[in-house]
Amino acid sequence: MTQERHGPRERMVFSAAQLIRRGGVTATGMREVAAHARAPRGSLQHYFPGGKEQLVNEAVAWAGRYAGRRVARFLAGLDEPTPSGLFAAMAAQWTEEYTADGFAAGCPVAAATVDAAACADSTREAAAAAFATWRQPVAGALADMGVPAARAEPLATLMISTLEGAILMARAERDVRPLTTVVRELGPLLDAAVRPRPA
Amino acid sequence: MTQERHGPRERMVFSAAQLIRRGGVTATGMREVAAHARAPRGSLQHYFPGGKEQLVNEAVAWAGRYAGRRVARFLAGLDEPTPSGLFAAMAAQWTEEYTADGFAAGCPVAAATVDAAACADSTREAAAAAFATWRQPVAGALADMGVPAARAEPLATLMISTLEGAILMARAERDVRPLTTVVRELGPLLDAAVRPRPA
DNA sequence: GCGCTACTATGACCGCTGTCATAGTCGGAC
DNA sequence: GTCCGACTATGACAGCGGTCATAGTAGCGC
Repeated sequence: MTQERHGPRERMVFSAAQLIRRGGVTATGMREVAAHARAPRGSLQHYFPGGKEQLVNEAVAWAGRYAGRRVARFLAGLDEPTPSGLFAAMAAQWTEEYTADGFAAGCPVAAATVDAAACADSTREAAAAAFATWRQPVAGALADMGVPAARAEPLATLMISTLEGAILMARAERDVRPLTTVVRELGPLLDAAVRPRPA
Repeated sequence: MTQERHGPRERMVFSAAQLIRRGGVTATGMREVAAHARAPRGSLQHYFPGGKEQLVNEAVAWAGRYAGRRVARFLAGLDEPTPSGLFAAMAAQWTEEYTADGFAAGCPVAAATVDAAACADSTREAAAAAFATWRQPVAGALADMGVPAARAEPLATLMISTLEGAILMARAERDVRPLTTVVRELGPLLDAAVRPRPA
């Protein structure tokens, strides 16, 4: 996970996202981030003169880009792309992580949003942007699968909302069942939105 | 909201939930809770000898009971109860709060879950219990509406997951659209689960 | 060598946190 | 009155938070 090829700056952003994922924004300290990234503490103020706010915002933005990029990879892994298949793949990433590594971490964007009051407003904007960065490729993929343009965005919102909530419940209950449940229950609705394509 | 009729102990639990809702667990201080509840600081260690952990756990449990109790009230407010109507009512509570008071606060249970690493394991258990306390009446209501028993629980999980995620996105984007969107998109699926009742 | 820039290394500061210890104030019981 | 429990009031403590200031080092052009 921690690719040492990356420079210290990128490692710190990555580590920040990693730690925010676990305990939220307020609970993650700057010194902790530096230690986790095996980066010198002095580099913090050098690379992030904007302080914690800047670091957190970049971590959230990174998470949004990461989630967006994953969508393309999920699509590539599907034999024949369907909305339910995409949703299942998105959820599967979490079930796999949870069964393998435990339920320690959640979505960094969600964590940043929850800590909203404790953060600057710019962090909230970063979270909103991250959600948009994530939703856009999902909506695009749905459209490519034959979902009417008018419903692609709303369904993408539905998918991400449901996934985020299921992640939350799964963490609380230490059980992947919420994730598998929503995949099973929501799948038919998603596939039903596909208009018959020209065979 | 803050009913002065309640004793200082209850007020502190209530205030704790209120503040956790806004900024998360770590960002909420004990002194802050006492001040918000207009309760003497010395009462903290008197009523909550278990410290912050106890206070937070009780706040989370209170939130779970509150959400569960609301379900019955939502049902009472519906002319003819349908799954989509219940879901819409649950979401409406949030859209109303957000349009009236702004997007400052979220779900306290979600906040406690996100801060999991920063909290004791007992808090995670409290969050899991709160979700169960919430889900149970929802599933019961669905069953009463004619949803097959086998699907009542899964659909309740789906409803709560989706709602929690939509709350999250709405806060990040400072827009109730995610909430209205998921209500519109998920409604048909929920109502379709109702088996034809004897007319 | 000098000079410059990029980066690293510490140490100190102040504020806030949760918690503990101690003392004080009620209100009844008797 | 005395005694006692419930509750309140402060003050102090140790720890950690982010941030600033200052000094140091490495590399490179020249």
